[in-house]
Amino acid sequence: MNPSEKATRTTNKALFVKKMTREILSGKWRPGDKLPSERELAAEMGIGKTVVHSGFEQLAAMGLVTIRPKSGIFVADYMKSGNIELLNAIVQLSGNELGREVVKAILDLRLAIEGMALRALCLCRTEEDIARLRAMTDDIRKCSRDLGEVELAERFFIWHREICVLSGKSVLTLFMNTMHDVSIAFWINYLRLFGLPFALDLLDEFTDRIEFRDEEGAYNLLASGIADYLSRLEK
Amino acid sequence: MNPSEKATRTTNKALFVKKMTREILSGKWRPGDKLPSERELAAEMGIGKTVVHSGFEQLAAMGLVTIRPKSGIFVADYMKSGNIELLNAIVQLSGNELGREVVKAILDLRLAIEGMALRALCLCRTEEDIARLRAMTDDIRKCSRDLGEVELAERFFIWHREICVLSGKSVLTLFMNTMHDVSIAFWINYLRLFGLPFALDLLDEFTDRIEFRDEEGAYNLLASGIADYLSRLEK
DNA sequence: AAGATTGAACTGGTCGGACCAGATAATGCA
DNA sequence: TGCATTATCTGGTCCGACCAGTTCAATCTT
Repeated sequence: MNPSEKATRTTNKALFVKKMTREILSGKWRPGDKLPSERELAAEMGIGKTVVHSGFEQLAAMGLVTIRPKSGIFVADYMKSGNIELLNAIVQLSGNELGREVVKAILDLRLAIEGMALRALCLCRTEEDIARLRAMTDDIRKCSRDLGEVELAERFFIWHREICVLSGKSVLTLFMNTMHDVSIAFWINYLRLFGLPFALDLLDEFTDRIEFRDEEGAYNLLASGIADYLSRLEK
Repeated sequence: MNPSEKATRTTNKALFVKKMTREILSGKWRPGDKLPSERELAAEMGIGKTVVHSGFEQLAAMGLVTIRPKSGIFVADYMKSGNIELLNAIVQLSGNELGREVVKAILDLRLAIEGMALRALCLCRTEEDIARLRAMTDDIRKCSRDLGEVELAERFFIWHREICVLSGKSVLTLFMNTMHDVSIAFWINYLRLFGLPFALDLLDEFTDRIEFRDEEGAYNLLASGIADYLSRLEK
């Protein structure tokens, strides 16, 4: 077996969560509906009640269901109670494809978050910070041939997350991580649309403006990059 | 027993998660460290291995630890891998008290998110939307005497979340929910500082500006409200 | 002696059965 | 008919066992 292949066999819990997520989002169960008991579902799928219980905890964490102890598990009004974990689940289910409205809202948020970090980093950046960013860019450039689409997207995510890390605004880093899955979907599409060389040059451009402490320039680069992506999507 | 007391006995899992979170954040275990096995910890605390396993899943979900199946559980570099769930945990551990820098970052994000929803709602609001907001405000006003500090904070959170819901930008609602715990901590402090009457009047003011489709006015009201809170914190 | 192989020990993941206690619905008594 | 009791169902917890990768040291081969 190719060593790059992950040996992580998908667990029963992951399968259950995916199945329930799909069924709820597809409308098989509607908000307010009472779901079958953990025992029933476990028997039905031929898995342990422990796994089902654990799976429902995860579904409740993302706001898809509401657990009423000793009473039952109900489909939540997830458009009201859901959180970003739910969005990540939706992205994965829909195969990294999203509606334009959703993409726009997500990118607006990213602009708000990363823009804040970018401005802060321009003010506090050290020589080591610049060297680190350049090293990361070069690293992507070098091994770009060996990386798959998803792994490449992951590298770009990490690069931009590093902006938050280096800025010292740890809360922003937490937010970037929260949007991890969504971001990966974005970068995959971005790289398809604009190509790797263009994206890499953009990283250099970012680094330059940070090095020159060009606060407005760096922010505008991010804003225009996002705007370009959105206008490209419309075509 | 007083009926207002919740009968939800804290579970062993919650205790374990809290204990481990505290130990990791306090530095007893450092990023990269391998933690004792699930069996060891279960025996040590006198609880089931299932509970420990479930607890670690929760800790992994918030990015505090990394689970390497069949190998071990390691403390993650949580300042890099942690997400908002971690921030919620930190808020709860520190008893709804946070550093000013963290508060500022969170409020900047809230301004970005809710501001976006506010502008959108000003454009698309219906008569029913306005009536709903006023009804919610009146409801808080009416039963404010019967509500505890936390329940009151929850009402204010829901009111502001309704801005996102009515705006039709469902992604923004998901983000608001993601910040639920943090927001509750904010509202508790806000109500202590400014008092309930002032906060309620502000809700009316918001509704007015939305009704008159005063986009800039509504946004500025939010921005200045946040700025006032921050300057009040400095004293 | 150095490298490759094997195997035992340990790891997280799963399972099913068991019990608890609260919630709920069905039942029986008045 | 109305209320109190009971039986049943629910999620929450726990145990002990087993599975299947991982790890690393003892072993064997060259």
